[in-house]
Amino acid sequence: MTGAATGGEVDTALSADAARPSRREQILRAAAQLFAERGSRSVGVDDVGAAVGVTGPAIYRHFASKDAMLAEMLEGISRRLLDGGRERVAAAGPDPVAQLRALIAFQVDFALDNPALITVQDRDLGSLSDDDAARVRRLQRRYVEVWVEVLARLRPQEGTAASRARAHAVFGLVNSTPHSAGRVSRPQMAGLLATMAEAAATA
Amino acid sequence: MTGAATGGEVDTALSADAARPSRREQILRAAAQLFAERGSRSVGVDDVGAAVGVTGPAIYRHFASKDAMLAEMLEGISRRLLDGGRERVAAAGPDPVAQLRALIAFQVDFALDNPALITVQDRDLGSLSDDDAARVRRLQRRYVEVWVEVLARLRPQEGTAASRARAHAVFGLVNSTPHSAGRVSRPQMAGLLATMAEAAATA
DNA sequence: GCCGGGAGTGAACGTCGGTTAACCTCACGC
DNA sequence: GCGTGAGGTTAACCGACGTTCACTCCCGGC
Repeated sequence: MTGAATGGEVDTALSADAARPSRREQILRAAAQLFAERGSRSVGVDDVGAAVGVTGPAIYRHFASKDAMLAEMLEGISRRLLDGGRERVAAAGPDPVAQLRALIAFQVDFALDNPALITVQDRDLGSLSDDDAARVRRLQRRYVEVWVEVLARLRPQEGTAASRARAHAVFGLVNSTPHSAGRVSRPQMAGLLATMAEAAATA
Repeated sequence: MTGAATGGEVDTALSADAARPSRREQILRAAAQLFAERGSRSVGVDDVGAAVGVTGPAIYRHFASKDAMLAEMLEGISRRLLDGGRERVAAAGPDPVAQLRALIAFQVDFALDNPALITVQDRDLGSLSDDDAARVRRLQRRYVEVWVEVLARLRPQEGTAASRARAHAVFGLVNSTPHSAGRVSRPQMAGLLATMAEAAATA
């Protein structure tokens, strides 16, 4: 009983290997969804288990603790952003305008594909242990630096502190997707966000 | 002992009557600060009490419950935004460009003055009871509508759904202040955010 | 000078949730 | 066939935290 075989699937595809996800990945995705909806502190281990069709303690076969689960999730997000950002910049050639457009397109796609991850990313960082949080923040900082370098080359007279603030503002703009969910078609939303982000970044 | 008289004061002035705040207001401000730093679920009643120099249960002389405290905080934020937004639009005259600039200036000031409130506002809404959350969301929606009306008048060919998404994106941009704290002077930050917001809103 | 109530304290209670322990059961490799 | 280990289950433990309670202290009005 408690039909473990036909677990309720999570609708939003998170990212990488979407085919035949391991239990670990199933749990991470379900947890991300729940954490985004209610906050990690308000989601019990039993809730996460139930979302993948097992009981709460079964989680501990796959993760050392609930915090370790959250840590792995946040570190994964940050790493994907950092790697993806670097990759897109490298592929865009030397023109900083092209690089900016590539970064914006990347961030917009990520935000539209993974609203749950976006939400968890900046809401639950504070629930991590000090060194887990430090590790995640280090990755985030490096991703921001990718943006800052491009932005600084685009407006050389502006200080890097201002460029950093500019980068954060663009993130805030693009990452607003969880707040305005649904009402606009995905391609239209992508276009709108990209247009606004580029205007803001170069204003 | 436990010198209750010389309580540690909260540095960030929140808003209204800043002179001789009542215990209630002291508690609300300290709680906002703590909630912003660690999330309302991770902050104990004892923490809030300690921040104003009393023990945990003393809170219940001023609030019915921890949830009631959070509800009053969030409702206050939403109301201040709604009232302030309407006021600024009315004072700006009939020109939609002037109205937009007034709204942006208002939101930028609020965000720079109250980063803690900005953070709590969208992180801890989910911790409210269903009808408290509904009440807050109703106020938020009305504030968004103020923006949507101005934006829609500015770009009549765009649908209201897109204008709503645009408004949320501008909020995200301006409300990024908690993430890029400090490194830039307040006036420079205000100018930067206003410029970016206007560019994004009219792009 | 009393006294009533607002404000605070420390102790106690109950619940909730993360974690652990003990036990079960298949699917295999030998 | 049989041990073994991965992956589950249920029950129990335990600490944290919101809330209540009985009591104290102090201050303003009569």
